[in-house]
Amino acid sequence: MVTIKDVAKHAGVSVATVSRVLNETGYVHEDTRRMVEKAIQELNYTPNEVARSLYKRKSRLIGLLLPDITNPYFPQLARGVEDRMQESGFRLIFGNSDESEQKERDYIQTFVQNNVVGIISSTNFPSMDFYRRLKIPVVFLDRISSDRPAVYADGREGGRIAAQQIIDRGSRRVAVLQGPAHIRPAQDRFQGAVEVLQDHGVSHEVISTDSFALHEAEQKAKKLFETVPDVDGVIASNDMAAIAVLHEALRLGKKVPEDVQIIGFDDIPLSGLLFPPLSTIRQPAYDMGYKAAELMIQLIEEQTVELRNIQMPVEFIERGSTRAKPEKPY
Amino acid sequence: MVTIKDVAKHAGVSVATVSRVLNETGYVHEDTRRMVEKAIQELNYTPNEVARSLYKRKSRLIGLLLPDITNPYFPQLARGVEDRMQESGFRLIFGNSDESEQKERDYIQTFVQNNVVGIISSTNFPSMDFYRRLKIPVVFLDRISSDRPAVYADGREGGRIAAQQIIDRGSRRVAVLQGPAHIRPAQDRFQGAVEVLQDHGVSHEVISTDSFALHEAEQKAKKLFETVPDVDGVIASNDMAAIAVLHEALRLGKKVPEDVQIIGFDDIPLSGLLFPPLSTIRQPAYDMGYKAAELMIQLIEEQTVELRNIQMPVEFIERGSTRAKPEKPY
DNA sequence: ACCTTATGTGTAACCGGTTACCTATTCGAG
DNA sequence: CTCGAATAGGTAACCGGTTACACATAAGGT
Repeated sequence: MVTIKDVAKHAGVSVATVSRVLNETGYVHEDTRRMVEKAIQELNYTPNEVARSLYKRKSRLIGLLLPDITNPYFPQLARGVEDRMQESGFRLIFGNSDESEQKERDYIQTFVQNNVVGIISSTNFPSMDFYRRLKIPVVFLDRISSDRPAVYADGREGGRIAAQQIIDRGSRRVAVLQGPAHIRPAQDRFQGAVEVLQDHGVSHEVISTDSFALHEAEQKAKKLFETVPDVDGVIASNDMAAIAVLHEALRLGKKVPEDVQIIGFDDIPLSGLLFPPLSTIRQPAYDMGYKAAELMIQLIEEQTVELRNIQMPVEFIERGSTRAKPEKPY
Repeated sequence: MVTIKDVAKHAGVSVATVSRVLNETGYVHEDTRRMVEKAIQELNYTPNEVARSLYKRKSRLIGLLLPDITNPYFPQLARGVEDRMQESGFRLIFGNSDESEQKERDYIQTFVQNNVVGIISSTNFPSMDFYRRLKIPVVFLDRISSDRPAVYADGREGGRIAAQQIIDRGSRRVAVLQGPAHIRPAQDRFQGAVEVLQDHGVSHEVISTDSFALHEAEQKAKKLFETVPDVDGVIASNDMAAIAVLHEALRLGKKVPEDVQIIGFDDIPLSGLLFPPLSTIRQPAYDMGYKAAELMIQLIEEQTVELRNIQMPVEFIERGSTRAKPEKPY
């Protein structure tokens, strides 16, 4: 391995001078600088980040913790985070928490042991001690917390829109899938939807889930049509659940959207490719990740951050799993 | 930050002794060990991985490079890798290469600068200098190389099976989507399919792609039905492409599988939830990631590795986008 | 000409661990 | 009782960078 000493020797200067050239700090004579740069070139030297990190007590690494990258919503968040971090030369240590407190704890610990400069997390436990104790910046992503800055979508508004749309488009016997109780945005969506349904006096059934896992969604979809066979509108807790419901509806020979309308949440990339394509409440996942990374970078560079809680707008994406909106409301 | 010195002082021993306790090396008296452990507990000390990594010239980090985590096939690979690494206490530095040589180069460089002990990569450039030069273990995932160990699925066999199935189930005017030319497994699939089609004298059209990106797939799907309006069987280069084709077929009012059969490749988690659910050639993505991680760990621990190239089996998953196999072949 | 300030560079301490080396004590074998 | 091996634990060098500090010289002001 080529070290700064090798470069120094090769260029006939001290390590301090090489370091000054590398970091563009202090005074270095133009000629010296050139010699050092030549030596760096010739030896193909790249500084060891570990040594640097040890002295500075700061790396160029960011910890990213997501529940499960296998769930198609999260890769987009991850990608947004990565792209922004990449722009500023930060790298990610990545982990799946599986919503397990122990796994999160372990990951956070190794993040810290590796001198990460910040942690971006979609945790279900934002108030846990291991977050509270952290002395580095933390940004919660797709989660809400009063303790720390966060980036999330307006779940309640999303729920409201979904309910309003499904009512406007004629559903009168609505089922609402309620996402995991411990995930705040999932509850916001649910509440938003129920609010509007109640306001309009539309009857609604609630099917609860305690996980966003796919097999769980398939199971709940079956249960839904058993419990409420005459359901004519479904507000799902996310697109995966919506897809499961759509699939089950078609399997049962129901017509979508004629017999039953379905609205998802998230707008994962494949939603538009289903048949019928899924109407859904879009969360700007990529942008959320990107924004979270941006916020993190500000925090790291200790610029005073104006906005510490960023709520992103949601929008209704009209596709084929909902009916056309009548000119005159029902 | 609590350091080993603090622990040593608190326990009334030297740092060497603390280190011995931590690493279970050398002789430490039972009583002393207990005192040190108590001190560690009380101070809530965790060793700094950076310092450790500097001295040992090895971290507990693995670099993972994938083309694009947003493509639903890759999260499964990633998850497999992560789960296995997690079991052995390794962490991942993760990057998306976007199939860009420059990005790969940059990532590999920072991986090395951070003393990663190994790199797992789904690269399109396995023979590039920056891989050749590496003195740490490299495992190629979902890629083939004669330079380095690799884990991949049997693409040629997959292609053969797909063609055989689509012929057996009655397609006579088949279109084959050819994946990106520079991705070896994509070409293997293609060749396998073409081989069998030719053997059976079945006419086939080829539509080429140079990327696995979704919008590209949508475009090619449109092109396919323009070029070959009477196509009655499509062998897609992956499930994303298959989904795009399926979507376009349905949009054009064709019946699947009655008018046109479609076979995908990969078996991404959502394929089974489409309508009709997608028949596809399954690659065991999660297992491939897991195996690659396993291979990497063996390489790191310098166990002599018997198998350096692991080819995983593929299988036909019969679902709704292909017709029933007739008792008597056509 | 003299003092101050700016420029340029080297020496060595430091970051937080690991480990080679040294010393001291205990123990069992002969 | 003696001696080598096993046990126990401390001191300091080392990993590869960064930077405080010291020192030397050049440039500018009065």
